[in-house]
Amino acid sequence: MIRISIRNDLFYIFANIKYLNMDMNNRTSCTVIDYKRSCFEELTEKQKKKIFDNEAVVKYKKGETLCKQGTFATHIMIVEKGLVKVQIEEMNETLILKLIPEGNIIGLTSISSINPVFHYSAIAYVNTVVRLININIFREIITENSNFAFTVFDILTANSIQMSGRFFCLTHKQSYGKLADTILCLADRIFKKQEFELQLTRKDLAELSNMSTENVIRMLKKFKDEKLIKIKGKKFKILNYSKLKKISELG
Amino acid sequence: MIRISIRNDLFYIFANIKYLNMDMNNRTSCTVIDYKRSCFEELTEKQKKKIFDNEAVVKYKKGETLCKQGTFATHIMIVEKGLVKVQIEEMNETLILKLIPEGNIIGLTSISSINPVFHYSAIAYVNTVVRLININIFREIITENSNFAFTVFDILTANSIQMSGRFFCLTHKQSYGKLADTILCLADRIFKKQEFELQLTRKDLAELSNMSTENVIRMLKKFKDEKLIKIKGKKFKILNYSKLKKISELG
DNA sequence: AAAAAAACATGATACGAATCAGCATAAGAA
DNA sequence: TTCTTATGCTGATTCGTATCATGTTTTTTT
Repeated sequence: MIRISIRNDLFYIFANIKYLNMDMNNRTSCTVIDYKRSCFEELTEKQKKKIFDNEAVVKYKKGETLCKQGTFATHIMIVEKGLVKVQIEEMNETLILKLIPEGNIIGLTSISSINPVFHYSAIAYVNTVVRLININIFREIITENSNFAFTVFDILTANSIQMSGRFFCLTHKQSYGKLADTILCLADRIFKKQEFELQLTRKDLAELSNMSTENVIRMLKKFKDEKLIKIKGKKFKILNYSKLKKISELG
Repeated sequence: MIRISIRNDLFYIFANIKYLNMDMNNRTSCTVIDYKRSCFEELTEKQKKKIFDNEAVVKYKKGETLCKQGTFATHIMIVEKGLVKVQIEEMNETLILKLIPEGNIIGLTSISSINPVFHYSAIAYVNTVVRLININIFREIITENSNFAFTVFDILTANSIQMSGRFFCLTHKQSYGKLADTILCLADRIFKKQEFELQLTRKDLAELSNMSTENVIRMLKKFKDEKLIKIKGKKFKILNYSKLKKISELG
């Protein structure tokens, strides 16, 4: 791991920064899956109807659990509205695997027939609306429609890429890099704006970046002092995107 | 994270150890995928022949690269003999995602038609024999045979579970726990023996456990002094499995 | 509106683990 | 064989960051 001391000078540029830039462009901001197409485009009208006739729409309040790790997975969940975190729970601790914004699917890793349990828990950050699709119907349609099966492969692949990217970030980057990464991810992939109202607490940010709450607070202050971001209450604004990106890339 | 000081007393038992034991049994030793069935059992004779007629068998020497992250994936690789590491390469650093022992598949995340590139590099730890299967034929058979498609789903799911387990270990455990984990994984899932000849250097072990080489050496010595393991040259022997497991579980 | 709880903030301290430096030993090449 | 390079090993030092203590502000509950 490259040790960087950005504590005193956030913008000390290393000799190899050009190389880093070249190499990193594709795997920063890695907490949200980068998959645009809907897998339902591939379905026939009949198949769409089959899903539509069997689905249920459920509302969850902030903080509620959508699914609990280890329970039987009877449904696939599609997040229609809201924001959800997916985490694994071990040893009385949690690790957030990814954030699920609107339009994304939860529970695809449970379509396996061998072991149809949820391998993670999902919890709503904000009030959230979810469509539930019966897992057996989902399986039937995969059997019927191989194009659909391939789009499901695509989603699983995208998930895997996203996860390995996040894995790399949290194991190989220091705290400044991890936090910068989290902020950029929120801006780029969740809110898709440089300015957004963040419903997450510092504790949530800490959990996301795998660091202590106190450290998040200290570093946010540093970012603020360096005029990289502006924070007012819950409102975040990114003032210097490129330098934030550079911090993320340097680690 | 629970802070544990096993430096002075490796077996200081915490009050909550029973709870931990309950919770952790399923996700230790998480560097190798836990999937027993072969996906090829589902194939018809004709499909088996189709694969057989188009496959190539290739030998790689220790240290050689089987596939390079970013290159186009034209084949799926099945490790017939040997041991391979799969890693992602970013920022001039690497992160080992998993080890591939005999009988396992490399490149399944590239069957997606959108982006048929390898998302990781694979490097042989020892001399290795690989069967190459044309990716288009693999896709054809998935289209033809939905049972086969589901077994591929199963493998992808198992991969995802393995990766999230490893992710948890490397982010939430301290060095003793990580190293104990690595050793247990090698014994349980690669060699399937308490005694084995390890072809990996201390540097390799460090890379696997995401820690410095010096630290690995220090901790191996500690494990040796505490009579948890015995090391003679390349020969490793686990003397006290349960305590090693306890260290892994405590973090 | 008052009380309680949660979130935010900051300084001091402790500790794990990386880094550095130096040397011994083993393995491979000339 | 000798030279060279990779690997193994150990102690001292530095650095990042978690933890603790304590107080303030904001939010939620009564």
